[in-house]
Amino acid sequence: MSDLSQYAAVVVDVPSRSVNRPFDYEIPEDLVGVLTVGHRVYVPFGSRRVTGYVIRLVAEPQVSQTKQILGLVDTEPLLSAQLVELANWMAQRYQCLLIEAIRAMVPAGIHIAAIRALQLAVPSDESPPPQLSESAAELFQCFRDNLEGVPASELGGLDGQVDELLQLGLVRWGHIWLDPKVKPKFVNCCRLAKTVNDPAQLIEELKTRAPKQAEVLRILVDSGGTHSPAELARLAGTTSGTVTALRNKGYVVVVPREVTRDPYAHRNFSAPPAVIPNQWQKQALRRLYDGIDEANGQTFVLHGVTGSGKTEVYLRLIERVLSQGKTAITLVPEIALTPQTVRRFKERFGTDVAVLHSRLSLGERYDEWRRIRNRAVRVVVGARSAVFAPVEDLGVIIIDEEHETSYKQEESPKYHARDVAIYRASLANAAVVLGSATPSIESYYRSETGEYTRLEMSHRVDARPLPPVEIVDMREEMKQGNRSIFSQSLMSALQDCLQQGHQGILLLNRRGFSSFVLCRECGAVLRCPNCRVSLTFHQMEDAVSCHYCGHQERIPSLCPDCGSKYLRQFGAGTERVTAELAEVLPEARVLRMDVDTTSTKGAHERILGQFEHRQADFLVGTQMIAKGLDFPGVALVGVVTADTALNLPDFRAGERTFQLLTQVAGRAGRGSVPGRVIIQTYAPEHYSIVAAQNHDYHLFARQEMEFRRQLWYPPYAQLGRILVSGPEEKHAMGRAAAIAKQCQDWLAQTRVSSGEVVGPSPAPLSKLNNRYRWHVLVKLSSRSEMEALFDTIDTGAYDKKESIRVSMDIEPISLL
DNA sequence: CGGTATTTTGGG
DNA sequence: CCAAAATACCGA
Repeated sequence: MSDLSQYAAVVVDVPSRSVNRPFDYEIPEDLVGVLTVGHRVYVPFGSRRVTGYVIRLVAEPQVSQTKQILGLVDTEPLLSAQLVELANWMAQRYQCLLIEAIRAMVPAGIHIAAIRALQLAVPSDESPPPQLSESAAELFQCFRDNLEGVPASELGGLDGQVDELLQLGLVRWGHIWLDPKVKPKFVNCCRLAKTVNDPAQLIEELKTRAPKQAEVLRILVDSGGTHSPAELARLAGTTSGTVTALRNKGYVVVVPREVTRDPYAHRNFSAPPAVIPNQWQKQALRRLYDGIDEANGQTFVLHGVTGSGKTEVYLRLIERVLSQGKTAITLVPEIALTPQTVRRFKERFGTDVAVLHSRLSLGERYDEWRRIRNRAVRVVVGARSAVFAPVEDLGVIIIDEEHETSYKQEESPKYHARDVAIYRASLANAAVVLGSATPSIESYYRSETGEYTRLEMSHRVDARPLPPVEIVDMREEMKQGNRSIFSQSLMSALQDCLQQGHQGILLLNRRGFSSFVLCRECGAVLRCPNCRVSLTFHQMEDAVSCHYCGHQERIPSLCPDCGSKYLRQFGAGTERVTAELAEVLPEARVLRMDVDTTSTKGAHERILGQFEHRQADFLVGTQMIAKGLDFPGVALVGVVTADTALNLPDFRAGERTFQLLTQVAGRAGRGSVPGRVIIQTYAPEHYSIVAAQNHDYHLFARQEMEFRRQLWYPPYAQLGRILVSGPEEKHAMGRAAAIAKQCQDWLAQTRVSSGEVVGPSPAPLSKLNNRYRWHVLVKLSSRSEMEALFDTIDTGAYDKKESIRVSMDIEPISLL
């Protein structure tokens, strides 16, 4: 079965274009048949030694002279063959270095420091030789179970046992390469030796000559062996010397046990009430079950209106997958990785779930990753990068809120988790489910062409109606002399809501108090010195700050340009909405949730908890309150202004607006109280707003697709973006112009069916962090053409003096 | 990336 | 003319 190739193709862990190819190394004799694809190895490279990843075993090397692999970094491969293949695909598709793709797959922080550790020196299925003492045999067992090896620093007090194993050649000293923060945590645990047949009798015997030892034994037997020697001694009111004496007599053995840092350890998840799926859910499930059973790598678009019970469908689908002995990955947007979501999975699958999100510490994340890889869990829930979770026998990948932009990584590798999921699933013949109330136009388009299978759930559970949506034309409010941020309609709705004891949600996609500060004398606006954006006033800090670079300053009393004292604030953010709400409804209890109020650990959970337990009447927030929250008491949803997203200079502005409005509207009327939605806007006739008012996704999708087709935007065109930035505007512009020219030339030379180069032009965010930004957009009719074109563009910063950075993005999600 | 070999540059 | 500085090249 095992591959006896003598050579391995290795990608070195050096992020540079010039070494972005495999190098062949000879496999040392003792590792032939052991070393496999995905192993991390330590190799000589030039004059240095570096780590690398085995991506292939080869019989014949490409070059005549090969060096030898120095050793394994980990005893088990970090990546499966399928993940290595996925990395190859990503490198091609996203034009990134193979090592960048690999780094995206392994847990963060894993490749930092070397730690002296013991490694298994014999095959892991070998049974311990009989001459081993019981405690050494048990330690040996530990090494077989914890294949990373145990860090040397964790082996205090086990010297004798370790020596025994070393002498018999069962283990050897090696190095593991772990950041101290991610290294596994071990605790030495005492337990009764197996040679003790009758502990009660032994305790009796010891009582006369060694009462302390008897006491230690009694506690040990009662507690079942989860204490360290020191703890045990403390519980028995003695010192660790007593425990040592018992070990020497052979009554007690001490073995290291790994402690998993479980971020949800303190939480108690009770069994959920049984939910019976309604006919719509059943209908969707039937099709999905077929997809799972056929195991042919199908992709489904599950279009279910808000409140239609998509999560219940996911859970049942996962149950089906588990019953077939397979595993499941569920991706949720980071913003929606709330305790609410996690709780539903934990309730259903208990300890069979691993949760991966960005708020985990490096150690916690690493532990979860290892639990997955060691097959201790079969269900993974996580944000974007969980698509790389090291599960085997994948049955399904579910992507909740499929349209969310957070599935796209903005740094290299600029992958889209949805596309990665679809390819990974195709390798494993697993199904993919793209769930959303507002599928992305790209996915909808593919469900129209038949590439994906679309399933509709157009009814809410328990036949609750979708809430009526009222559009308020703010131009009319203005004409009638209402200068407040609340229209008359919203105002009275807020009063009613409070009076009837219901809860309300107010959305405004902008944080801070006012959005800009303007001098009424000369018209100057306070701007960030590092970025070309206006500064936002924050009342809480009594300062203006930049939302892009974090720059903060006190608000000047006089205009910095003309010295006049007529500085005035314009526009409203969540802070101001909260303040005005408190002013007009002084008895209302108002919570605010945005980046500013959720920066501290657990704040997110706390605010949602307070709202859930009816400790507040209104929740004011940015888009983070629009997604996935399920509060039955919410009767009113108000959108203070729908135009913020609509007016962004991006071809997806209409789509974003429709999605946001539909999602937030879906927060109303989820319980027994009927809901109501009020949207304030200056563009009431825009199709995104009209479609949102009618809860008509299909109407929106038709119009949006027509718009995309006419202007030749995705999904009809392949879009590519090259962003050039630098501290000198003329250099950034010059380089962008050169790249645009190069693209034009390529189009002229290559016989592509159609193509278009737009730019160079300043990016909408034309200066960020003291760097000027110019970009070039390219439209082509196929993906492979885009890859070919991008392959010819050198992103290298050979203009070191000018420190120009060039970054390419295939299928960019944001053009700002 | 980090080293070494090769070419460019500019001061006297 | 020479040496420092910038650049090109290589890694199995």
